[in-house]
Amino acid sequence: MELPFQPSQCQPGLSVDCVIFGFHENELKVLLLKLLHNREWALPGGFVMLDEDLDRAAVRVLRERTGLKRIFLRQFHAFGEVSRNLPGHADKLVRTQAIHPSLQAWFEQRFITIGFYALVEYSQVEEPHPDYFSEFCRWYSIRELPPLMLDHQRIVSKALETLRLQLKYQPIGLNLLPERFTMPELQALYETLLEKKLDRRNFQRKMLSYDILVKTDEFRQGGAHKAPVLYAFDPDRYQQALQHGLNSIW
Amino acid sequence: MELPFQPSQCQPGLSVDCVIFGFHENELKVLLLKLLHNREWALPGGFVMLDEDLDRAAVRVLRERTGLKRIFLRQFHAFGEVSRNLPGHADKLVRTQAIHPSLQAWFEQRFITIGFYALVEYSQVEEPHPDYFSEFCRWYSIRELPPLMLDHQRIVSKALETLRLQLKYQPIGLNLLPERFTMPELQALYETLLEKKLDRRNFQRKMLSYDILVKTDEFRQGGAHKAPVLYAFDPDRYQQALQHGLNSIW
DNA sequence: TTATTATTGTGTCATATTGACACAAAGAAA
DNA sequence: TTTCTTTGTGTCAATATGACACAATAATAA
Repeated sequence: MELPFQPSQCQPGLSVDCVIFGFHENELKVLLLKLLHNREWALPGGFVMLDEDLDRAAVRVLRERTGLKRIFLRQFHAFGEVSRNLPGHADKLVRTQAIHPSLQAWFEQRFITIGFYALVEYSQVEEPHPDYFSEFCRWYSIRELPPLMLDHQRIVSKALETLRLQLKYQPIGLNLLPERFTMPELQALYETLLEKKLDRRNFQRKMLSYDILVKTDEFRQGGAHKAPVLYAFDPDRYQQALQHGLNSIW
Repeated sequence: MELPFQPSQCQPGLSVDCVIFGFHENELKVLLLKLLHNREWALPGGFVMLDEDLDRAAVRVLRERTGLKRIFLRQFHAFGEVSRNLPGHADKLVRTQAIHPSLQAWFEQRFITIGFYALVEYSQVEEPHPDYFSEFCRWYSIRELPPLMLDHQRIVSKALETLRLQLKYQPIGLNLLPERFTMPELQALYETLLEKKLDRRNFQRKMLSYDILVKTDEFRQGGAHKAPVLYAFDPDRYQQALQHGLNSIW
């Protein structure tokens, strides 16, 4: 198989890893790649070309490894502990034929990785290309992750922590929900992330007061009960709220 | 002069830069280093040893270049645009005798830098050691920065943006104010960071309601008017507030 | 010694926001 | 038509906020 990248053209000792969050059936999910020749899973990640901006590298890597396009990735942390580079890791990759022996030296480097995260609508992920390192992609509930490679578990945890902190003062839901959604659906997203129940009526009042939602004249049909109104985000007001926050101490 | 570092023992293409904020005379200041043989100034920064954790590298670099110890540095962004590495920069460093010619190759690399920031009490900075690259340290008001090296201006801006955003939902002031401080002093810090005036009485009410302050039985003597009470932060409660935020949407 | 002046400590009040809750309307199934 | 469950809307008390007044205090000037 063709080598997936040229070590000589990549920034040494630097990688990017993407934590892609999706929301489905009232559960927060993460997109993972199944490694070849190995029972472990990994975040979609890769390397940075020498002539490539860091943020662009993350976008490219995500596209190459999962098929996801036009995703707004947000940088959240640089992971740089020496201990995250397990001795013997590169050797194991070669022994299990996960990588070509010519890449062993590359993988023996000490790596710093920059974590990015994104929120995407669950259905937006097409059938992903299996690439050089992975068999397939799969969504996993954040509650039941499979064994992850190296410190990827910690990267997911840190991303989730950042997301939850962000939720406290910024709007959320655009990119994570379908274009049109109901108030109960939006509430379910908040309840999942916050891990607590919210009062339906107070939630609606407060959410509407932020003035980032547009009420449509359509309803979600087909449910077993009263058809709820569909809402959409007002993109401009949503962006404004992202900039300035939803509430402020002073 | 002895070489300040061994390129062969450093992580290639990676640096750390520290934005150290101080507060004095109702102004927010940043600690800068005056470069030798160059009219430009720089953030205290440096390189990461191959066997050194990223966060520890930032602490060491800050200590080596400014004498600051026991500073809590917080990572805030990775700067990874290709354009931040100006072509000809390394050459200029050699020509102006800022660095030894043997280091030219090292400085010609494309660098990604990890930005850290800290809030320190102004008086805590001892007379700094002039090191291999710099003549001396100086505090500069955030409003009147001198010409900065490369993209250090942008790094300062991003740090300030992060700090202001943080102010909206987290406590601030520990490490930035003396151990004991008055309510007007704390308010001045907030007013400087927010760039707006606050009502004295409402500020006090709200600040006390967070329950992170301890009122002492001492007063700030020597002022021209009524001696204000000295407060201190309750370290435990302060840390708790950092974890959970001061106010929350839900 | 006393008055002046600027600043600090403490409060009040009207208004806005929040949390807890009730009830009617709508859709599907019995 | 009745029943069940969910959605839409509203009320009300408790709490938080913004705007403001007044007394106490410390240095200085008269």
